[in-house]
Amino acid sequence: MEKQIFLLGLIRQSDMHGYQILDLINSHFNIIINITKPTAYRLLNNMAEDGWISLREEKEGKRPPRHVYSITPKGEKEFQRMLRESLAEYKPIERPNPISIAFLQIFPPEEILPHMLKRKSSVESIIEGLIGTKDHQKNYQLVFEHQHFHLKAELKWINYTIEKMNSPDWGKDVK
Amino acid sequence: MEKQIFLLGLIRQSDMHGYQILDLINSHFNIIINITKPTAYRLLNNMAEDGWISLREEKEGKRPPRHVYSITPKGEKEFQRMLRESLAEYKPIERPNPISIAFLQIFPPEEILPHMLKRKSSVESIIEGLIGTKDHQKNYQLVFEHQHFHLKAELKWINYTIEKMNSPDWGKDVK
DNA sequence: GGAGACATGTAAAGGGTTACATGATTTG
DNA sequence: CAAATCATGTAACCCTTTACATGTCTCC
Repeated sequence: MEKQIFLLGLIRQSDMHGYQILDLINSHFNIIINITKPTAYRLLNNMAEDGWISLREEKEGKRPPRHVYSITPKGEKEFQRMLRESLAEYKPIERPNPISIAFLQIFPPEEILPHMLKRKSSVESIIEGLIGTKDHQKNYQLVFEHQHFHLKAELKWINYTIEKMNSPDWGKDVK
Repeated sequence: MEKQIFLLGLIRQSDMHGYQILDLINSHFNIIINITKPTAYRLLNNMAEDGWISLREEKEGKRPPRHVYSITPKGEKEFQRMLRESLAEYKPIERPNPISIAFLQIFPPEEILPHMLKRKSSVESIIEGLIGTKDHQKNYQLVFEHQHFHLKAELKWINYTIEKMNSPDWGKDVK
């Protein structure tokens, strides 16, 4: 449902065709959402079939014609319905952690430390990228901010854990 | 892969049968991972077929016999392989946010505020539950801690956003 | 003339969920 | 004796990803 909401949300702001949507998502929104081609095309086709979006073809030369989508009144209604539903769900928070963390302590600290450091710099560079795009995406500022809060928390956790790795208790009681 | 890692990780610590595993996950680990029955049984069967875990039947009365799994040397190897792979991936952080946040501002603050408050108390009660179980799960302390960091970040974000909703800029520039 | 962007898709395979199915045992 | 728990599973359906497929246009 998340993906449908996001696609509708984009189309709703301005008419778009599939390639354009995919391009936009991959270039600007990959930090917050991830949609691959087959999924996008299927969802768009489904929504077009259901009358949530309407489609017009724009031909240029001999290329495959663009399928330009616009949101319909029905689509707008469904968009708001899904949005409300999603807001009302109060989903705890999906695991932001690869579960592998649970078993970190079975490896010796020497092996984990480089991974943690790399993870750290990876998070840092994501944060940098995020700060760069944040201002240009006013409409989406809230999600980027939200992500930013969580990235900062991730950094904090990494630092905290690295420090813990130096304590003598590390790995105790763990098979 | 996450689910396989977690199942193996549990079996690795002590032999278990399917029902027991599902019960354990639903009662103690639902904050950090989510596995349903068909998925668990399928994964267990697959791993048994592949020789990652071995199976012995324990019969008691006329009930369906328990399928008790133990990890095999091969399973241990695969477990460590997957674990290393997962650690090396440096996955950014999966979206911890329902994408609906992106479109929060299309609704008037009066409608959203109650949702945000409910979300807040939901997060708070998850944190409470988490603090309660944390100490008893020494082996899994790291994941719970990780989750805790992110839950605190979520709370911070909620408070920050609620405050922002009162500013005159709220909803500006948003279609 | 070749690389890369433009523009659409599909096929196969795997993962996941919901709901259905079965029956024994324990507990109130 | 009814309800919950123990214990297994399957069927149908949906969603997602990886890889394949096709051809045009633009820019260097």
